[in-house]
Amino acid sequence: MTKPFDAAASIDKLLDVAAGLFRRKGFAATTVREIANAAGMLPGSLHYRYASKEALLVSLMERAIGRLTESVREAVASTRDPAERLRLALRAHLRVLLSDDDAVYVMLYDWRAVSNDTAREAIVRMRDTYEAFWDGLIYEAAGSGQIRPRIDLKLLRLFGFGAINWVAQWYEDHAGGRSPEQIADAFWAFMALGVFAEDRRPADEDGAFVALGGAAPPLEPVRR
Amino acid sequence: MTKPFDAAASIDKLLDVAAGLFRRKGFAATTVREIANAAGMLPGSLHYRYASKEALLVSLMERAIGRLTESVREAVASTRDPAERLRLALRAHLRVLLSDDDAVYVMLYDWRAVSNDTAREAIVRMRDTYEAFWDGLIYEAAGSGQIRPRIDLKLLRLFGFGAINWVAQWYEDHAGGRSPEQIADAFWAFMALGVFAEDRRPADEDGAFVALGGAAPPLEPVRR
DNA sequence: GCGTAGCTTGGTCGCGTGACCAAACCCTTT
DNA sequence: AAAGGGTTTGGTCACGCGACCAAGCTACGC
Repeated sequence: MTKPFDAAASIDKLLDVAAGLFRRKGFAATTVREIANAAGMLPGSLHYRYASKEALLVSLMERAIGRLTESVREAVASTRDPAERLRLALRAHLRVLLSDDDAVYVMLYDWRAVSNDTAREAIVRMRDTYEAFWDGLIYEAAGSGQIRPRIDLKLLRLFGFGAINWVAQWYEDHAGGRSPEQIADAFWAFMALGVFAEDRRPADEDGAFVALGGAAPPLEPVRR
Repeated sequence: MTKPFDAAASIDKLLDVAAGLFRRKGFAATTVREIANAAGMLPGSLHYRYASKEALLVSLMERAIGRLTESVREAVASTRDPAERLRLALRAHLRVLLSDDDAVYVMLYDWRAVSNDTAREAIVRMRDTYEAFWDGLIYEAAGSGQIRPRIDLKLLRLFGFGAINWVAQWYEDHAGGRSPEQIADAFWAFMALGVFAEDRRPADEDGAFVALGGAAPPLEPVRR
């Protein structure tokens, strides 16, 4: 029996290089030979660890969600202020997304590649749990009165995820030296205060909000 | 010589079904046989129109950018108010993204698949032009004083694109009967006014904006 | 220092792929 | 009615893919 440390490290290396290749070329366009080669092993050795290329992908995605969840939970634990918890969660999510580990990127964008139904459902369930955690954070902020009434909280999460997850598309080219934290904070400020100039806002802001197209839906309770 | 109308229609059909397949399965995982079959022709006939699968993809993406550009330009022409132009542009972009035509989706998300450098650069150039047009719209709104001073306009565009382009990921499952226009307007309202409750905002909002992480960069001039 | 579980080696196998083409087949123009 | 270009047909071809495995090789526990 080889040292367990080595085995774990070797699996980690494998997932790391696979994530990098999947991100750069896409899952379908990456061959197992490439992955094995980049990880410094022969294809047969890869096969020994993962029965199929797709099994490796699933493993990769599970790791991605695990790291996201862990990182966000940890970030959020340091305060009880709902708005601050949201801001810290945003930072943590973006930090993991933009880290050296490409697994989160792959999970977000190479999504359709998982053809096995069981595996797919397992990942969807993990994603749902993660998103429900976010809904909980948002719902708490709304419940404590920090969010404008009649805001559609589900839309808020979806827009937030979109803006933040999209950062991975442009960060390398357009970050301009900004850290993930700075970008998260900037988005936070945009979303929290809005970008309209003060003297151009409609006077009655709630009415104006609806007039501008703001959603006024029934507040669905959020499971946590 | 066959009627030109038929030829054009046949190309359109081809691009349509290819876009659908690329969106559902990804470019690399879709075979030319599948595309040809779905378009009601034999692989050889497809080859007659496009020398390679990638040439078809490039054609698809060019059409996507063309439709986006056309739609947004048209939408914006109806008013001179910069803020309103932005809102209408947002609507138009989202409308095309969520339309039956999957080409825009493919362009946004199956991006890495174009390996040919020349073709890739051509598409990048078209994308840049489109984004520069958006920067122009945003810059005008800022210039007319409708946007809070010291907002990083480039970040604003990037966040906006992220939130809106991400809608394609969830629209089918979570739209809840909302039209693309309603969703665009909701995002517009979020971004314009912010989601913080009035009585929870910091008093001096510009100072608070920076304190909350809002960017305060030099305003780069935007080419149009 | 032996046994054996854990892992690697160096290959094979059959399949589906993208690309390609010569011949047949229209349909329009003359 | 003949010509001829645009288009389709039905097939071929070489290649690289994912999967797989029997045999060999450690190195650790005993």
